[in-house]
Amino acid sequence: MRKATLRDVGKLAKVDPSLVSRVLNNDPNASASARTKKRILDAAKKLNYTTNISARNLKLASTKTIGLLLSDLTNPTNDLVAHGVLQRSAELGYDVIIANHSDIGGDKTFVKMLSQGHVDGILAFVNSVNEAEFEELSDRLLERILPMNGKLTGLQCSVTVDDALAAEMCVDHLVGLGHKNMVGIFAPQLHDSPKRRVVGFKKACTRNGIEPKILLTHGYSQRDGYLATLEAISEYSPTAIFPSSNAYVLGAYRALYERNLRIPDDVSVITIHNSEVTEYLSPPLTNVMLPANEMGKMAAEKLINIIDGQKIGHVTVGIPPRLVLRSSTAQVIGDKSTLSSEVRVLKPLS
Amino acid sequence: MRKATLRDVGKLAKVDPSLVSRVLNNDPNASASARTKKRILDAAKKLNYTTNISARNLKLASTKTIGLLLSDLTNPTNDLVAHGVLQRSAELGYDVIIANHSDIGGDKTFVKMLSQGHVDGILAFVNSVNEAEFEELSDRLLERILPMNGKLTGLQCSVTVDDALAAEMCVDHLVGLGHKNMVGIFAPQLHDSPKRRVVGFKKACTRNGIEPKILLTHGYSQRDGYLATLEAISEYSPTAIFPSSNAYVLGAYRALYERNLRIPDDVSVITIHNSEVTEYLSPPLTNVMLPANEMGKMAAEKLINIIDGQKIGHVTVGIPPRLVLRSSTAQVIGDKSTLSSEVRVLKPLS
DNA sequence: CTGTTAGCGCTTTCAC
DNA sequence: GTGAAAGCGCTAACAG
Repeated sequence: MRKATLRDVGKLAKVDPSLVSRVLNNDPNASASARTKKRILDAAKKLNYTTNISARNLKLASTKTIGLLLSDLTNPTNDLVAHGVLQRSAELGYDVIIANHSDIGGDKTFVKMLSQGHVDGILAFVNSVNEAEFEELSDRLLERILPMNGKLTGLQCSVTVDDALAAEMCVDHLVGLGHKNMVGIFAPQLHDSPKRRVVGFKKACTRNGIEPKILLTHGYSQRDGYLATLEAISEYSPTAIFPSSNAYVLGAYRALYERNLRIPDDVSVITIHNSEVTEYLSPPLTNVMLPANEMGKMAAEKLINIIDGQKIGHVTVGIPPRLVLRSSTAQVIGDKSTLSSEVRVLKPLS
Repeated sequence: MRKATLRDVGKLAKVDPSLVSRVLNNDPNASASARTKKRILDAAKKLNYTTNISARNLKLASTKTIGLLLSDLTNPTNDLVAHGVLQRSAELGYDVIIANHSDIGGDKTFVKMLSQGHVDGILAFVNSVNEAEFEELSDRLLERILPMNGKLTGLQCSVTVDDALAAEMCVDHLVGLGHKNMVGIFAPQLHDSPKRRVVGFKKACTRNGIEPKILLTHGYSQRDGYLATLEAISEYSPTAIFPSSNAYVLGAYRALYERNLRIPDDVSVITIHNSEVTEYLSPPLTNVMLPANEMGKMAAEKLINIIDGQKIGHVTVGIPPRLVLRSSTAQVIGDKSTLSSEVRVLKPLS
């Protein structure tokens, strides 16, 4: 059976389709009498009516959906942000379409979607963006892209979190434990966010009178974290390493394990962003939590503001970074052998 | 500046909009002369024309996009499947919209999208489905839902991998290493897939003359794996555990670590599905690989077949499960103390 | 090879 | 409180 239309409902309820539309959309202007209203609602239910979204979108010239462009679906931090976006968007009556940039390759699917009117706007993680793709976009459309976690050249807005401060806090924590020989592992300096982490790292090192040892990876995967950690070990024999993203951490743990280095007895590890992974790693990972979820919420809200015609500048999420102390960092001890046979004292998870 | 329409392009190229449409869509029926064709193409480029997707969808009564319903974005196995779906769909000219079921809660967003004509069909991971949501769907629409990794009551089609055999292979591997005291950790028996894993586990245990020890979790998270492993240890003191999903594994490692049990020296661990996580865990995790990526590809293809009017039955992906040997399983040894101080011999990753 | 026409299903302005 | 009419931008059948 064909999908019911407004006309079908109108026919059954013996009213004009336009009235059905108004009633079903709770149009405040022209309200129907209680009786006809009921007739219409009944008819709609009976015919199992649902609006044809393409027709509505065409008419309204808007889709009430936004696109969320992520670099990697499995990344736990992305997931946190995505949840925030999904939640706030839903509250504001918007649907969200998620795309994984690595999948869509050179296809520019999202840019296409925006220019075709598939979505009203795009929320883009800066590290998942290839700025060249935006070139062909008109100014009107460019305005409808909101970068998350960094600025994008040519765009006047962004929603960011304080990466630099988080990196500083990581260093400070390590220094507080007596570490002087630490190496930071950072993503390629292609975007704003990894750059800011390096800036914070350097700043804190300098402030503490430590030489900043920095390793730049070639990518964003666990494997990159693994390789960098291996290099950090052989190059510097550090007492602490700072893989600056959740993705790198699993690789770092693996490299340390492979080299028979215990965490935190031999090497302390700390990272940025708190997630379920950091909680369930062995040992659980100390980190500086950034308000990822809130960034998602705020970004969704701001983008919808933009769609509604408002101007948004560069905003930073207000909630400050917070140290989440777990078991991957420890005091530097001269005589490590005393620790080797120590029994693990680990508070069970609640 | 307003988005250019076919009329605008037609006006500039001095032809009828309908001809523009035909040319831009490479309509095989009516082709234009080389000269007008060029005029049209030039005009389109000059005006930066892109089709209005809502108008096209309305006209064609189809959207060339499918919905992918996942339980959890961060789950590495889901990610494998998603990649397969994305890839094959793209090849066949379809876009994919991803939704995370836990986010959309009781909202039935996807069911809504299907009935509103937002998507032409849905690929649904069975464990992310609440069958009650489908009730209000007409038969015509129900046909356009293809369950992945299990059957759904009322639906005549599915794309599956051989979970039961994979579970059997896990047991067989363990038995081959001398294990007799193993416990399997399985998801709630609400859907086809976890049920089949239990079936395979039991079957292999029985075949090998072992009593099947089974723990059923209440959920699908790392935390559930953690709690179940803790229980497995205190209840059975097993020499091997089989957390039956990637998600459980991190929790299992954590529980073992917390109890000071070494992998694989004290307890062997094996799971189903191969992913980057299994590779980078410490120690790297032995598993039975299932063709998750292929399942995604096949599912996408089959769903598109369905959309095109074909009938699909219940199909299983042909590629057989395969044991991926890493370092989390070992021979059961009577005197464990000989192993304790052994140096780790671990081949570095290539 | 190209133009005319009609209509997909919806919303909204304007009448009554 | 309700109906009539127009049109969003596109495609496809038909005409010439």
